[in-house]
Parts: sequence; structure tokens; C-alpha cells
Amino acid sequence: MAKKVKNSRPKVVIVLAKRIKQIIIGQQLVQKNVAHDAGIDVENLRKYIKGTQEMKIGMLLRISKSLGVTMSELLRDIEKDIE
Amino acid sequence: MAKKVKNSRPKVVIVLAKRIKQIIIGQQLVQKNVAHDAGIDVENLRKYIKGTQEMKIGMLLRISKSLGVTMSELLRDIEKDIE
DNA sequence: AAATAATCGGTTGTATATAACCGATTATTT
DNA sequence: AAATAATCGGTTATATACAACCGATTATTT
Repeated sequence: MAKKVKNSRPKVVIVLAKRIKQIIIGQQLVQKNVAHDAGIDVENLRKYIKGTQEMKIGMLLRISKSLGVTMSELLRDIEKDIE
Repeated sequence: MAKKVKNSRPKVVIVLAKRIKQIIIGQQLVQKNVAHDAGIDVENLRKYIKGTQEMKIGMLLRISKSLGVTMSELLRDIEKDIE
């Protein structure tokens, strides 16, 4: 049995991913453009959107900017969504 | 000539470090305790405080919690300090 | 229906985070 | 002044981020 339960991202990563996705959908952004604006490959952005890849602070800044929101806005009250 | 100019952390890392330090000083927190609460070695916390080490989102959450602030508060308007 | 774009889960290789630890130095407490 | 704690810049080893890319599948556009 392939026991590849490797989906153990911190919950904050998962919730952040959902928020990024909501912004993209809500503002009808195009992922390819968001990725380009953030200076990353769209396939890699997708991993952040799906929550399968955690990011560092520098990347959070790049992505939040390309989404047109501040990091603070992106993370507002996220602690409530995590517990 | 030892040309080790390796201090090229993203500016956001540097500014975040200053903010963490300000909170610790302002609230007269003890680094050793902050580190313990965050579940990290105090020497490693120091690197975040000095801005010599970038962190991932999960670590940001741990440290912000041990500082007694939310990530959103910690990052408020940080874009203005970076530019 | 065919063409095109988006999505998905994956890969490799390099850079970097993280945990744990260290000795020397500086700062604070006794 | 001596003892103790904090700071600093460093280390090693392992885990993981990131860039770049991929083929197959799904979704959308033509």
C-alpha cells in the first residue's frame, strides 16, 4: 500500500491558499497574469493556490502585491480560521 | 579579499526583523521565553530578530503568536517601510 | 468537434529554512 | 570583580522552497 500521506502542510498554508484563490476568483484575476506579476512560473503559483507548497515571507510579499492586496489584508484574522 | 557580501536578504525580512525586535523591547519580553513559546531555539530566533534569516509562513505564525500579536498586526503597512 | 488554454500532480537541481549546537564576546546581575 | 546571562556569527545535517519544466487531463474557446 502506497502510504504517501505527505499532505502535512501547516494549516496556515492551507487557509492562506484558500484566501489567495478567493481573491483571484473574486476579482476575476487571471492566474497567468498574477504569476507573471509576481515573477513566478504559473505552475508554481498554482501550488500556493492549492496549498501544496508553503512560501517564505519574500514570496508572500510578491504574491500579495500581484493580487493587489497588502500582506496584512491577506492575513487578516487568519488565526481564527486556523484553530 | 574576502568578498562575502551575503547580506542580501529581502528588505521585507529586514523590516520584519526590526518590528519583531521592537515588540520584544516594547513589551519587555524575554527572547528566551519568546523562543520557547514559539518552539524554537533562541539562537535561531535571534537570526529572525537580526534579519539574517528569512522565515516561512508557518514560522511567522509561531513567532507572532509567541509575541502576542497576529500576523496581520505584525505586517501592517509594512509595504510602506519597504519601498 | 477541434483547437486552445487551464489545471493537475509530478520531476530535477540549486538555494535556503530549520533544528541543534558552538565558542567568543558583550552585557547584566550578583 | 566575579558570576551569570545574553548576544553574536558561526557550524552541520536534514528538510523544504523555488525555478523551471513536463505530460496527461480537464475546461474553455473557437
